[in-house]
Amino acid sequence: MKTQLHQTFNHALSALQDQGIVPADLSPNFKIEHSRDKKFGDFACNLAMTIAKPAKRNPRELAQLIIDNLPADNSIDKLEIAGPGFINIFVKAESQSQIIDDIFAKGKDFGQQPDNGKKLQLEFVSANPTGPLHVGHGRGAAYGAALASLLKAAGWQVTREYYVNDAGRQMDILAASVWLRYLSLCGEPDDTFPSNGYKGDYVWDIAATLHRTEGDKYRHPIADVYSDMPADEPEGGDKELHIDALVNKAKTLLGEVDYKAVFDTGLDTIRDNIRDDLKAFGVEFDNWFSERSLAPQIEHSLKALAEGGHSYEKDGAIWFRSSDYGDEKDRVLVRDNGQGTYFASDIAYHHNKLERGYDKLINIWGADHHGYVPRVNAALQALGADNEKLSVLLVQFAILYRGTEKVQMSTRSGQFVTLKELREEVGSDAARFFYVMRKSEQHMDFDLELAKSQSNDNPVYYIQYAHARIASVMRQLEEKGLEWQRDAADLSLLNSEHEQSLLNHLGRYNETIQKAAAQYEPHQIAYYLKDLATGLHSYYNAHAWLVDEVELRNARLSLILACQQVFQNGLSLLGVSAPEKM
RNA sequence: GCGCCCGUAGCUCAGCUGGAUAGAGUGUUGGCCUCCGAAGCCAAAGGUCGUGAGUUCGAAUCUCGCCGGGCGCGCCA
Repeated sequence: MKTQLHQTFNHALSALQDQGIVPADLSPNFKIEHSRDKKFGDFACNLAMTIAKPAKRNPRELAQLIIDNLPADNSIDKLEIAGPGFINIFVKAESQSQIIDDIFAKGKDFGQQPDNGKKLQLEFVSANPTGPLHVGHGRGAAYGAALASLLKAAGWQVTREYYVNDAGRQMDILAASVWLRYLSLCGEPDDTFPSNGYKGDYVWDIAATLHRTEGDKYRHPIADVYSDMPADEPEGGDKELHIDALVNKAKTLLGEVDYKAVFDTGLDTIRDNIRDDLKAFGVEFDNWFSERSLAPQIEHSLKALAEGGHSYEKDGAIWFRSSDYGDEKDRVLVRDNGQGTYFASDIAYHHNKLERGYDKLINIWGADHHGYVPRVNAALQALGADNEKLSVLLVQFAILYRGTEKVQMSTRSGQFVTLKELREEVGSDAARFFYVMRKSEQHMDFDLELAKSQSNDNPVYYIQYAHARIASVMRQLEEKGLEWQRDAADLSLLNSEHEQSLLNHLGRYNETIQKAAAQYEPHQIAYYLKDLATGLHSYYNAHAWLVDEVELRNARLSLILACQQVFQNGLSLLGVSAPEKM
């Protein structure tokens, strides 16, 4: 409808150019917009205002000339000039109601845009497997999953990927933490635990599993573990040195094979837990990519950088010239002790993504990583990608409150609200919707008391209720021994304000998908659905649907069934269910 | 100090590639169930869009300064 009107107005523009009223070389970027208020018609065109200056005429005068030169368009009912020079377009009721059959024809695929032939990879969550997901990860999960669905609907071929940080120091610290708990379960004295170790209960759980299945196989006297150990922080030492020494001691005492067994027990348990947790949250991935599997790729990527002249040696370390590509300074790839940095792994990972042939890469990261974005972009450019290839979308933290009290969160201290807890207390639907209602880069206050105790106030129920209400009316219809027939409907009877406004809203669904996808903003879908629900509820209260007149009843039912389909399609993008009853 | 994000109604937030009288939810106040689900509807009240300049026909929206809040500035991950 919008594009059709745009063409019509373009014709008028060329006519004015032929008459020499408007400069011929002008190609103004004018818009046809949905009017914000019904009294401004269905659409508004700002063409007259955009050409006012080059044509040296006043916009209202030009608007009249445009209208005079508009070719016949039988979907247009009436045109008005308003305000500074808007042309308000009133569309005929019949052409508005076409959308209903459009929705019926496409069903679940209504809203699906044509395949754009491009492959996109979306990496999100990617939390370290050192503990269960907490509510902070939930936002990235909900946002990422919704964005993936949205981009798919916009015509992309989407791959969802989770990058598993299963290498590196934090994992070693987890392994050491598990082992120490395990030693306690074996009966070793446990009056001490490293201040920088992982203290959550889940570590005990993993240790218990290990002890149950393997008995005392990995037991060593605790005195041996703590001999020759640099002091921990509470004793006036350095907690980092202390924990690293403990990790090394674990490796020495256990030996390579046993250490790996303990390590893998921790990793596998937590990774599986994360996967199940996300699945229960309605978030699934196409690919789980292991950092450890990157080893050969790292060499390959470092070589590629070296051959391109993008790295150099200094102070015994190997550096990447990220400053050539807009980063503040160069970054270390390989430490003077010969170990690669996390950054080197990340370069290899992104290099690997490039080599997999995606047209577009999107990463969703916590906002605390924003300082890291320039160097990753620099690496991709050094490896030959253009700087539009990767978009890093930053998700701000949800600041947790219990009432007015801020909740401090730390994985290591084990003090956090898990995603699982949230899911079980407020429900997946409410949690998914709550997260995705906010723009991702907006700081968000997440009051647990509110989310838990007043979950009925969550707008998700408002939308679900609209959907269920339609289902309920259809049940009523059946109980009356009647059935809905599209052929018996006279859609031209849908001429009340409520009906016109609903039809108009349905007509915006496709462009809402396109706009939300282009801006990576699934919250636009949430707002769209909320508005549609408002329209539906108002309509319900203003008009009875199950009326006696056959043509009118079937027309109204056609309209609400079309709405129901859009509720289903939209909610499914957000990962929220559309219940028949509540 | 430098960089990024944010500041809109009592509270939580939309609106931001410039457009008409700045919106919603919640909270407050008052109405609506002999009628398809009241988890709903209708109405009222509530705003110097942090602040000061600039750009122009027009600024919540763009530019700069300032104020306030969050985050980041490692051979950590």
